[in-house]
Amino acid sequence: MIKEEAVLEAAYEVFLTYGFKKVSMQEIAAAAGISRPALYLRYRSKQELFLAVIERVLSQRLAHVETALLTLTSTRERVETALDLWYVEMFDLKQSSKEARELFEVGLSFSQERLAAWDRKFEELLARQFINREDLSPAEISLVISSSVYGLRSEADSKEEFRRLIGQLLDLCGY
Amino acid sequence: MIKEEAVLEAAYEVFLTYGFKKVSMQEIAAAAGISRPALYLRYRSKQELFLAVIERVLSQRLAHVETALLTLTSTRERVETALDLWYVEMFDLKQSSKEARELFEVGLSFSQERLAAWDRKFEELLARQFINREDLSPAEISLVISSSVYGLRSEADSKEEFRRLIGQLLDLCGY
DNA sequence: AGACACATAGACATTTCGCGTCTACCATGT
DNA sequence: ACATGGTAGACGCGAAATGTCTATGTGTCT
Repeated sequence: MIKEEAVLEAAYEVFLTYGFKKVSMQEIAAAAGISRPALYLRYRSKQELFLAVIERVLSQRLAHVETALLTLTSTRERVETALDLWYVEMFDLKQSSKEARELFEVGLSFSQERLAAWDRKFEELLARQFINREDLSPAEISLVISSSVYGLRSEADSKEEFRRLIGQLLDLCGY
Repeated sequence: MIKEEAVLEAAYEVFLTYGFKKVSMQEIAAAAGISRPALYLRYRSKQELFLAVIERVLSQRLAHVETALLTLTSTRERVETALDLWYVEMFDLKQSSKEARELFEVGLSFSQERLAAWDRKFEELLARQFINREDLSPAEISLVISSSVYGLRSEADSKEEFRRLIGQLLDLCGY
């Protein structure tokens, strides 16, 4: 039996190349080395398959952030790296091509709730990087920082600019 | 009025990115900055537009070969360069991506005659690189060399291999 | 001003294409 | 022998694309 992973990986490649609309289930099935009906045995619709692909990507990315932080010592480094890997690289991908933009758009239209859940998971990870303070809990700090960064994104028009703004925010917060 | 060139250039970009089937006339019109009905004022069908794009590419490439030969002195250099620019680079493009392969395929299915005409034009150019011999005319030499190279293509599985085989053919012919 | 060329937006019929479902059949291994 | 999980292929339906048409707008030329 063909691995679940292989199907999602194949679908990911194809979606990333052509976007969502231009890709047919037949194409994905062929790329995964299975038949189209077999694809429907695993995912009930193109939409569900797409969401599974997205979630796999986000899950991998979150894991990647987690391991990347293991080697870092200072809070500033860890927070900056986490924000960079999660928000800046995401921003960069979205800016990269017309197809990528379509993917984000379609993903949001399908289930912004399921995608927002990954942002919350990231916030939990980020919260674990902060130590307790008397005025604010780590969760509260994480929420404020994340929301601010989310806002900074619309101000920046390049990856570098975005990164610089995040740095300034952390300076401002004393990290 | 929008330039003919601009439309073909825009269409070329889009076709090269996505292939033939995945691209709609609406998309090409948008890329060219005109409306879809206006596109039909210039080309009666998607097929005709596609052929116009192909022919423009081939025409430009043939011109490119011609100017490239101006700086070269020896027959060997000129012949090798001509074959390289025409056949090897074409071969390389065809090998490069799934979309490129589709373009060649679709082009041939639409009008192999019109495309073959460009090969003949190339053969004429190639013939002009040879000097008269007592046994064979330049045109005959050109035809033999071109046909042989066409055959070598199916033997080669890489650009470099193809180029090496062409070199050996020319060695064999005493050029 | 009027004629003309060339564009637009938008609607149209027709065809093609893709989704999602179904049936029948085949291989595998327990 | 039979369940499992695949294949090929056909189906209806809705969406989308092609190619065509009309009505309209706009700049240029005489």
